[in-house]
Amino acid sequence: MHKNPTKLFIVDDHQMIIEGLKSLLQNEASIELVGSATSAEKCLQFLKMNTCDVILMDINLPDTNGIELCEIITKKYPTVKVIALSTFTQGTYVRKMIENGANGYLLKNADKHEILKAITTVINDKNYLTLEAERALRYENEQQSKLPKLTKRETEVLSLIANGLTNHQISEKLFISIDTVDSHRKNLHSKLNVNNTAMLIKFANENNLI
Amino acid sequence: MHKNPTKLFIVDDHQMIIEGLKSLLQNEASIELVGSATSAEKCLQFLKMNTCDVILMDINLPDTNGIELCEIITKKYPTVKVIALSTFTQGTYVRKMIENGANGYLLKNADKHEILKAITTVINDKNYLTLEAERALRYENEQQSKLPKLTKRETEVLSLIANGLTNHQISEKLFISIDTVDSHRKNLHSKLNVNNTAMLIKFANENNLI
DNA sequence: CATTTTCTCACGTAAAAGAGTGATTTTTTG
DNA sequence: CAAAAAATCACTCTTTTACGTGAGAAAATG
Repeated sequence: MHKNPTKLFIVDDHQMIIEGLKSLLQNEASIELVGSATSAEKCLQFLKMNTCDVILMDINLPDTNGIELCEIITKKYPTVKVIALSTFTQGTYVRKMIENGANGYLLKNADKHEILKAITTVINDKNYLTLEAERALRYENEQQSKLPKLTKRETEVLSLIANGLTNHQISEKLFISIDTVDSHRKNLHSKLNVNNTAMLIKFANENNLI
Repeated sequence: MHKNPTKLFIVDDHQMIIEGLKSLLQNEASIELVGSATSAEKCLQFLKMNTCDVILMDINLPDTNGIELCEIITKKYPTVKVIALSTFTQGTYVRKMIENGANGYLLKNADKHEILKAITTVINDKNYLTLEAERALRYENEQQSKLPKLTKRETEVLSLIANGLTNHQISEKLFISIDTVDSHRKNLHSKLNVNNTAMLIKFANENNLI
């Protein structure tokens, strides 16, 4: 009983990470490292001529960012599995990568065992999220669902307020009356439970509403 | 003519980075890797019993952050050289590390050649900053010097404004009259060239004044 | 110690925001 | 298509900001 080794490709702009992964995985019979790249472009170039089963992909790349690259690859090469590789676990990142087709999410402090587990998991058409990523995702959803929902117009007005425009200026920009802007402002206040502009902006900043 | 190899220690919570560095430097006769740690505490533990010439140190550590660790080490073991290792080059980080005794600043995408150069430079009692770090530092200084200087009280008031307090509330908190608060506000407006609360907060946020 | 800066306070006017209430039109959605 | 949600506008009144000007006391600085 002998399986073909998994063809692995690495994209990371940090040479050290590539070296580290190589070193960690070089003695694994189940893994065949078919190449690596330090930019999105070089990665796409590789895929034009070659193939692989799994890509370990850094989120922060010099040219295109990982999220976009992930989208491109999973659309163009649906058989290729992508595992995101990142230093941090911000819920937004995790969510965006998953939304754009990533099948796994690893932290850069992952050990050999976890990397192998992630690879075998995605090869078997399942998703692998490292514990922290899962937590971050859950936490983000919880927070998000606690936040009151702002309408399109409210978000628009909020953003203009945060940029320092007065109700008058906003009304001119959006071609609506000052009273309408004031209404949106009042609704924002009551939805977000604040009672002046400073608190409004503070809340918006803290919750990435703008 | 035979020099003793430089004793190198690595602190980074990312196993991959440690592996990568090991792999990159293992064939260098001039470098002797005497150990590695994935946390500040383990690093300090090592130094109690052992010694080294140079530490490659990640800025983002799980327990203590790199900036503090750097301060501790350079005070306690003045002969040890510290080279900061980071993913990004924000001027503030670079400045803080240097202020706290670091002798070098490398990015994680540094290649073998640059790492060796950094090590030999700090061994010879000089500082090594990677190009991007130097640029970031210079840029930060430029920006900083362009910023108008706020007084203690102004900064204090600004912070309270940004937290949503009204002039009345601020006056009570600081035991000064509303008119005084208003004066500070006016001065802030003219110094920062804004004319309402929202713009004030926006400017303060963008320039890390609060 | 003299000068400058910072911090303090006051008064007045105009502009903007905050708050309440109510109502019509448009858009979304089940 | 009917109900719900979102967007629109109007009017009033109070509070808070914005802005100008002036000025004395305290603290920092050379």
